[in-house]
Amino acid sequence: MAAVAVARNGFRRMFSISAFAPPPPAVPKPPADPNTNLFVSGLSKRTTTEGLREAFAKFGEVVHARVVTDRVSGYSKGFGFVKYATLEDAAEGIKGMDGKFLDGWVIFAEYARPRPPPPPPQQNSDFPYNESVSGY
DNA sequence: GGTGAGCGC
Repeated sequence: MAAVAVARNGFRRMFSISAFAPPPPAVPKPPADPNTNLFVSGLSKRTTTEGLREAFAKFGEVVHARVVTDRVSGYSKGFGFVKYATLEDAAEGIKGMDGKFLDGWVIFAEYARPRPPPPPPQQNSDFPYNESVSGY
């Protein structure tokens, strides 16, 4: 009885690794999978985080919004992110704001890509002779 | 001073 299953699995393995359908060519910029995070580009340099939230709040519950600005100059980079509470709101936000005008510029709203995890604080306080946190 | 494709701390 078990031999039947083993033989069947072995038979299936010959087809598990398909000779067809090679790995995807890895397109550089495919649209990200639907999520509550939205990537908004084409923003005006004068568009701020508040303006972004106000514009997208009309289509759903915005739980987070940020216009990316240069850390040193503080100037807007012209794109930002809007996070909705639900996927339905995110979809409505895209349909309602993608290709629309905001501060005189046509903006583009799409699903944002998952951001790489933030580096852990990594406080090596378990070592008596810790010079990395001496602040010098 | 502020580019006009992009993915943030």
